[in-house]
Amino acid sequence: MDDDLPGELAERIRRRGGAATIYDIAELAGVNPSTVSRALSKPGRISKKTEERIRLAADRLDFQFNPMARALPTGRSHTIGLMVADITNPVIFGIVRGAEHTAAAAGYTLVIAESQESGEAEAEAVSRLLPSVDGLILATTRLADERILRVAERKPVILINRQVDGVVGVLPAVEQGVSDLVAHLADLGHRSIAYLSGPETSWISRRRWEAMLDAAERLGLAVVEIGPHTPTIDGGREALRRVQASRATAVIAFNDLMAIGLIQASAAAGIHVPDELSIAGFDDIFGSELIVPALTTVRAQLQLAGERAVGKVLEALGDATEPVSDDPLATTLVVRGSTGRAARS
Amino acid sequence: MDDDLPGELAERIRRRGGAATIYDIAELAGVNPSTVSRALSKPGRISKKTEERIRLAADRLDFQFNPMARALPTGRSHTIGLMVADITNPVIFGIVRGAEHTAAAAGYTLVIAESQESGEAEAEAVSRLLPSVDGLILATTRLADERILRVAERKPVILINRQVDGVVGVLPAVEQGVSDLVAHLADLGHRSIAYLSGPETSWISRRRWEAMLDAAERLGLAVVEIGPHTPTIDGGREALRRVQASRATAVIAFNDLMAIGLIQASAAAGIHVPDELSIAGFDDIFGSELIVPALTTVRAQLQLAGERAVGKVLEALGDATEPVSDDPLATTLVVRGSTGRAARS
DNA sequence: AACGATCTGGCAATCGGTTGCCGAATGCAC
DNA sequence: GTGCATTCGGCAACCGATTGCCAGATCGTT
Repeated sequence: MDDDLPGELAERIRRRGGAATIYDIAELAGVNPSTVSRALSKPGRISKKTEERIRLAADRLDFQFNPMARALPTGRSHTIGLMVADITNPVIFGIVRGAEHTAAAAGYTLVIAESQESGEAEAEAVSRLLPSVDGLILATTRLADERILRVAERKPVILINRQVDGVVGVLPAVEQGVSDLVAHLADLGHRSIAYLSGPETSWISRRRWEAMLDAAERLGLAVVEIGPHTPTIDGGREALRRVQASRATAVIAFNDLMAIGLIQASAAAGIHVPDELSIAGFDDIFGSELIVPALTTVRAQLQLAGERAVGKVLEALGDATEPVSDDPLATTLVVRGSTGRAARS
Repeated sequence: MDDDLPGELAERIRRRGGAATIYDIAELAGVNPSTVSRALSKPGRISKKTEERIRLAADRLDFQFNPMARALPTGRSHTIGLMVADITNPVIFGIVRGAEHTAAAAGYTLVIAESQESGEAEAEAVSRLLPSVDGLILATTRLADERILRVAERKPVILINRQVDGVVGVLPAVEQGVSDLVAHLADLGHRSIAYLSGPETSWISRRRWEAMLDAAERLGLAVVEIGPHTPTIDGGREALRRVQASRATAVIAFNDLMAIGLIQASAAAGIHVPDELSIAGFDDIFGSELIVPALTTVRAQLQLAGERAVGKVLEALGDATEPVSDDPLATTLVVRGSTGRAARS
């Protein structure tokens, strides 16, 4: 900050903790505060000359808008909320990063909250968050449709990996990835496949299962659903007994964490993957290529999903620079070591 | 929300988007808005009876404070900022989770921003964030001391994994973990150890190196520092050549990500870990026990660090419930498969 | 030169809370 | 019943921006 300012002004700003206001600028530039406001946030509304003078004064004072003061009359906090089920789930990474960057680029702040996989905690977090955000992104939410709709009445809501009529969703092309994966397993000679489903309330888990049913029917395979499970490594570990009981030669887990858990449990039980059991997952998280055998998985474009979700919020707020695509996000089958030829059974 | 309200009131609230204000409550309860404000945020200031009546009215209207309106006169946004270098680094998980929960428990909202390991981006993010938060946590910041001090003049700043005189820091007991690790390697017969340092601006990297020097001196070992590197898997991969050139039989990497990269590069180069080269890291991130061989590492209490950091901010804001400990956070050596007996060289 | 259109900048109300100050009501002791 | 301290609740200013409205200045046109 410039140091030789009119003494009284400098003093006043210092007392206020170093933050200058448009009133300070107005005084320094010899104009009315409203003119400062216009010069700084309505480019062109004010004459070039005055605007320049105000800009200069603002710079001299290191001016930054007070976001709260700004939010009060406009009702816009320039903040977007992102609810996730579990921050420590690597799936979230990409979403968060994508969302954070597009938000920052548009001058918005991203607030992240965690529901810990609990519908109640999520509902509470949502209502805590709602008053202070302009829009809300629910990633893999556990909320009931009806609740989501109620929230969507008050503020723009965007869903990731969940479809609810009347609410905008950012969705992956589930069928494509699943049918690639099932075809891959069929090629390897598997005739009986188990699906380890995720939480009951997970829309995307059910969706994957339905896509699997379709694919299996087309290819004449037997499939069974085992579950529900918590979508964690432990959830996958605990599924081993029921997987064995099913006699399936290949398992598709709801996500990579569960697949990793199942691989670990299999190793512990002396079951060789993939010779005795093929295992695949979804998401291609960090860690999937580290584990041995490396995990065959269906990769989703998480970062892009985060970017789009924010883009959709901005669109709903009328603050978007360019239209955001509605196409489902392509998914890719990543074949690694955890799937192999079916054991003769 | 209660449905049979005085028509005019209901209408007004609906027009405003369903959010009730203290003025609505005041009208419904037949008191002055200031009384509502006191009843709801200064328990005891108002008579039991009136307070109860106001509470009831507030419930009927589903009242929630408008955080922006509240923040304006008080200057408190009830928001805490958390700057991290890289969201996709699993180290961050624990910190974020710990921070988010204690923040939420205290009625604060956590805002996360990413600097992408760049000092400039970080400086910009900090100044963007600063006006809207009550306090700031800088986790593994890349900012210069002097800049940190300038920020700390305006708002409470807490550092994680960094020490700057005059600024509160949450620090691990570096020496303990490092000396355990070095002793472990010495026990295995290693006489020459390399340290893969992290970014130049990383205080904690230098700190680990210094602790290593101490430990090595005590035990009469040879140590060399190789670096700096970007603290990522790729950073670790790229270090292999220089590691080999150093003829060290064991490597301590600045963090697990780099250690994992080095293990991968070694495998690709046909170097057997741990028989030909022992590798260890820091942090015990997700993935460290998945890789083969599983990584020997020094575990830090990240979640606790996040909790403490928020606790310290609350303390500085005079909003703490109980004092937060200042002890360094204990670190634990986790021995896994990536370290073994030194190869005869 | 007169006139209407467009620009520019000021005035003042407003967003939804908080809080210092004050007077009225209440409580208590005597 | 009086005196005094305390409790309770209202009034109004204030936080820092935004914005509708308006008047004066400036411009181009005929």
